[in-house]
Amino acid sequence: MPASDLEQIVSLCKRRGFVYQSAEIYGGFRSTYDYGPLGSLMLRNVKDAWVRSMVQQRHDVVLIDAAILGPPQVWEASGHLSNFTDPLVDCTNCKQRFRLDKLDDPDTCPNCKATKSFTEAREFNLMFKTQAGPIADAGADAYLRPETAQGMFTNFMQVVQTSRKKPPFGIAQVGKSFRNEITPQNWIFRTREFEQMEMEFFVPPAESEHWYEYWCNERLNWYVEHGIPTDMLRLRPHDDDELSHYSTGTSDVEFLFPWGFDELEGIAQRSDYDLKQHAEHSGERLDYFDQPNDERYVPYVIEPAAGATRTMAAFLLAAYDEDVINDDTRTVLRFHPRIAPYKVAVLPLSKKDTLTPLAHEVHALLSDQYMVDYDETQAIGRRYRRQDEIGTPLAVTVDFESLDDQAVTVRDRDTTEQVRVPIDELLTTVADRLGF
RNA sequence: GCGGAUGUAGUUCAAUGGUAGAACAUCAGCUUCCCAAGCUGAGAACGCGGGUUCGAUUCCCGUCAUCCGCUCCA
Repeated sequence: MPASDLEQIVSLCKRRGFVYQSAEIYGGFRSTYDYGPLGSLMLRNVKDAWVRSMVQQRHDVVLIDAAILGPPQVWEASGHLSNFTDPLVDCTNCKQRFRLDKLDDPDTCPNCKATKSFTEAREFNLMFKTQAGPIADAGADAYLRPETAQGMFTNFMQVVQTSRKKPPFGIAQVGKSFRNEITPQNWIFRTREFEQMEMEFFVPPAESEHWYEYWCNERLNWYVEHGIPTDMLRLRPHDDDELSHYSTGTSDVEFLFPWGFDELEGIAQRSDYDLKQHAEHSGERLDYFDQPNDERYVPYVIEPAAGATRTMAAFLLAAYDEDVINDDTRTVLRFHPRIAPYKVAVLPLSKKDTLTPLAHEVHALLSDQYMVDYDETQAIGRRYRRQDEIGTPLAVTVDFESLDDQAVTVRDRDTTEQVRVPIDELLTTVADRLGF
């Protein structure tokens, strides 16, 4: 399997309609990307696969969808207004930029050793601030959320009430977050607008360590189950000095990107930090009353927080493969069937009108269950290659014999093998081969 | 934001101070076409703005964007 580099994936994604630079007709807008016909399907599949594992297949996690816009109080309580602000200074001698709070000697440049060469410290807050309503006064300040997690904390009591869940239980959310990154980088890996898949798992404090280990394993396995080779993944515990302000212990699930191992997901121990902060700032009681033990406590939180967009990048990079067949290079995206934008392609052997009605019938049959592509242009071999390149696991070919024997050819992306299947067994065959 | 590099069809590249070629891709047509077949035809580009010049895609400036580093994190 050839190692795919980023440029190959970026151009394939643009060529086939996965990911485009945003506002490209105006020269582009930095750090924003639009997801095209295939990319939007794929991104949705990534998020659906996450919800399926984290919510649907469990009895102890519920899903919410909270507002992106929020008042300053939420972010004062969470610590993001103070902790997401970095004081930055520039050295006027060597032009390097530093975080003032990370310098041992605030008067000496660690790079060129010049003294007193720094500019005044400037505060960079990573949150996007805006105004809600027509009048820009202090009461109208609003922020775009820099993480989805606070929605789970601020809604904690409502969810406990309405879902009747008891710790250990989780609240999950998938949605966009915004951070004014100083340096967005690496295509869709670090962008200012991005999508997260986060889950806050509330547990009795004594069980915190157990659940932390449990979720580290669960989450690492999730990527393996969805087709990422184990040698491209690792779990890396944070050193104490790199922990976020809310965390007492974090491990990252890292993927081997072309530039090295980098984070897909962080599993953080947030302890009772967030609920206590919100209880204090809001004056509301945010705790759990354990009836059998007649005991009131603030749950500890284990948070698996994944990046949906960067996970999509990892799936693309891991799936990329090239085959040589008859001196020709075949580009194949070997996606897990659940992640692939299309599950099946329906390909009439010829564009002749005689095949069209039956091909449409087959398409209708399959598209009731699956996202299906339909392609009748150009030679059949070329169409197989097109489907390989966008990672469609199965192709169904309707030919002239099909009109007589009511059977079609099912062709497999990975092996290129073909089998003849009666149309009335097609749904079963497709389900078997896709594995769901 | 700072330093370095880059910017030509959808993609990957080429050429040129006198307004641009190719390959692949795309579209249409012919071919009962099962692994990028062939033939015919078509559409399609100098990131944007300004300057120098008789003339700029080419030189200069600015800007926007991308990549690498600093930094940051899902």
